[in-house]
Amino acid sequence: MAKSPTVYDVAQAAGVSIATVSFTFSRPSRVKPATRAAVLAAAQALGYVPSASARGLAVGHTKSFGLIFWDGSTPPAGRFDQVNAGLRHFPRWVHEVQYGIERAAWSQGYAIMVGDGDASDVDTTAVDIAGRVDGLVLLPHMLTPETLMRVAERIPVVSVTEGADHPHLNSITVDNRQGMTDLVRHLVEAHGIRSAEFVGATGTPDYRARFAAFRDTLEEAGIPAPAAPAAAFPTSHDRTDAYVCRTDADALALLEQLQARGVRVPEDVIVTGFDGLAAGLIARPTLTSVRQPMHDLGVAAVELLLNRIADPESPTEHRRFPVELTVRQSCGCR
Amino acid sequence: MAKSPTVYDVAQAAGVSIATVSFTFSRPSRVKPATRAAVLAAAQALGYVPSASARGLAVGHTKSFGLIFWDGSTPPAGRFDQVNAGLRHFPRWVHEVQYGIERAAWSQGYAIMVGDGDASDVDTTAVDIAGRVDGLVLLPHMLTPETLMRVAERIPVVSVTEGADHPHLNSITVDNRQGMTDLVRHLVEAHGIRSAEFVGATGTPDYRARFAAFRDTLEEAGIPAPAAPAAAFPTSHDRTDAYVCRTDADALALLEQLQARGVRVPEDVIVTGFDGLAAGLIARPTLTSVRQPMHDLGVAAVELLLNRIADPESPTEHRRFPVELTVRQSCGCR
DNA sequence: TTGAAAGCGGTACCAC
DNA sequence: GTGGTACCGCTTTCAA
Repeated sequence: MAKSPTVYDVAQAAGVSIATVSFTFSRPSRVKPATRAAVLAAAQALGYVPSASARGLAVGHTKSFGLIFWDGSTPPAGRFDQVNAGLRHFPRWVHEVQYGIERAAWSQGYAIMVGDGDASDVDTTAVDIAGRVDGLVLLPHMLTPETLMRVAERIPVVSVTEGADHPHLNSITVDNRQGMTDLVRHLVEAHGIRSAEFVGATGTPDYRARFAAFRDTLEEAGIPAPAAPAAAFPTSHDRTDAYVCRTDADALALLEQLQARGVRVPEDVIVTGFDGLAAGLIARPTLTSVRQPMHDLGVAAVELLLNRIADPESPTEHRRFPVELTVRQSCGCR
Repeated sequence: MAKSPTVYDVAQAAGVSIATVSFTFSRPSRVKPATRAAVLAAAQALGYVPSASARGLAVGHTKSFGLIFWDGSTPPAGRFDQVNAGLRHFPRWVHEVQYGIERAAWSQGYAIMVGDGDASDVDTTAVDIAGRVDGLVLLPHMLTPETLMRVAERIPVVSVTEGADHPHLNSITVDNRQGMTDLVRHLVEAHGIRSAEFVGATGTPDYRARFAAFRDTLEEAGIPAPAAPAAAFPTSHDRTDAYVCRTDADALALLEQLQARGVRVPEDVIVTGFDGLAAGLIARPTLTSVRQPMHDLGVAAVELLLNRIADPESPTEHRRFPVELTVRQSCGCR
C-alpha cells in the first residue's frame, strides 16, 4: 500500500499546476484538450484516487447520507432463539426500506453510510455519522432529544417513525392505526374471531400505535382485549382465535413454531403480520398482513433530505403514507 | 441549518486553544478535569459535531469500509417480472453477508459505506468510494482489471468471488464445486433423477462454477447434461425431473411460479436452490439448498481488511469456505 | 487557459 | 497541562 498520489503528484507528472488538475476533473471543458489528456494520462498512470476527505473539507459536504436503523427485529432471548435461530435476522423490514433509500440516493449521486443502530451508545454513533454526511435518516429514531437537536441543527434529519416531533426533524410515517384497525375488523367481520392476542413487544411508537389500535378495535367490537402484548412468544397453544403480530418477521417466526408443534394455521388459529414483507408471499400459508410502501418510504426519506439541502430554510416536512390490508391465507382467506 | 461550530468556536467559548479542544476528545486524560468540563460544556452548548472530513484529512484514514455489491438477483425481464414482482429483490444473498460485514466492522469502530453496485459505471463508483474509505469489499467483483489495480494499490480490497486473482486482491470464496457436486449426487442417488435443468444465467464466476459442477456431476452419473442453463425461467412444465437453480432467490421465485401453475413440488418436479438463505425455511416446501456461511464470509472479509491495515506488507490472503448440503422438502426429503 | 495562494476543520508535534 | 502552528489534499477565487 504505497502512499497514494495526490493532486500535487499528478500535477507534477503532467507538468501543470494543481488547479489545472482539479479543473480537469470538475470542469473538463475549461481545460484545453491537450492539457486535459496529459492530466488524465498522468492520473491513470499514477493510480490517482481523489481523497474524499480533502474534497469534503474544501467544499463543505460529502455527497453521502447516513442511515441508522433499529427495527426491533432482534427478538427477545429465550426459546425463540433456539427455535428460530436461522430466522432471527431475516427477512428485515429495514432492508426493504433501505433499498428504496439506496436507489433514490444513488440516483442523485449520493452514497449511503450505514451506522450501528444497535450500538450500546447510539447517540455517540449518531453524532459520529452525522459528522460524515449531508443528511441522516433514522429507522426509526431512538436518539435522545439532546442528540437529536444537536444533529438536526447541523444537517437535515428525517425519522421514519411514528410520533417524531422536533422543530428540525422531518418525518415519514405510515398509518399504523388505520392499518391495524382494518386488519382487526377483517378478522372480526370476515372470520368471526371472539378473542385475540397481540404478539411482540411494543418498544417503539409504531408498535405502540399498532397495539393501541388493536385494543381499541377489539373493544369496539365488544371483544375483550388483552391489557398487554403476550409476554413472550406463545409457549403452548393458548386458547385464542388469532395471533396478531406486531411485524411480519414475528409472524413468520411464529408460523414456524406453530407448525413445528403441529398447530394448523389458519384452521386452529389465525396468524397475521404487519409490514408486508416480500417473504410473506413465500410462506405457506401466505401471510395476511398490512402492507407498508417500504420502497416509497425510503425514496421519500431521501426526497425530504434533498429538499432541505436545496433550500435549508424550507419548513420541515411530515409525510404520512397509507397502508393496505393484504388478505392472504394465514387468516383463512383464499 | 446554521453554519456548524468548529473547534475554533468551541475553543473560544471555552476560553482555551483548539489544541486543548482536540485533546479533550482524543485523550481526555491529558486534560485537567476542570478544563475538560468547560470544553465539553461549550461543545454541548454549541452543538458541536466534529467534521469527519477534516479529521480524515488530518489523520489519513476514515475509519470506514466501503461495500459494493451486485448479486445478480435482479432477474431477467419478461414473465418473471410479472409473476413475481414482489419477490424480485428479496430475499437477497448480499443482505446476509452484509449483516456479517456490518457487525464485524462496527465492533471495530468502522462504519460501512455502501456504493451503487448496479451503476452503469461501476468503475467510477468504485474509485469514488475507494477515495472515502480505508478498505473495500466487493460482492462479488465486476470491476475492470485497471480499476481494480488502481484501487487495490491504494487500499486493501477483498473480493467475495470465485476466481479473483490479482497481486493486491484478497479474496473470500466458497466451495461452489463441492456444493453443487454434493447436491446433484444427492438428487441422483437418493431420488433417482434421470434428467435435470439448470436455472439461472451464469453471469459470475461463482455461477459458472456451479453450472460446471452441475454438468460434470450429471455426466459422471451417465445422465445427459444440458449444454447451457435454461434460457429463461421454464415457461411450461418442461419434461425434467429437477430444476437446479443457481441461487435460492431463483428457486424461491420458481417455486411460486410452479405452484401458481398447479405443478406440485417435489411430487411433479424437484426444485433446489443454492445459498441457504433464511427464506428457504419459510417457504413450503422448505427449500433444499447448499448453505454458505454468509455471516462468516462477511466477518472474514472485514478480518482480511483489518489484517492488511494492521500490516500493509503482509501478503494477500485467500480464504475458501466449505458449504453444506441442506436437504429439505423441495427435493422430496422429509 | 492556467497558476498562485488562501482557506476548509481537524491533528499532533514542539515549546513553554 | 496548555498553546502555537505546520500540515493533511482539494477547491476556488483572483491574476496573469
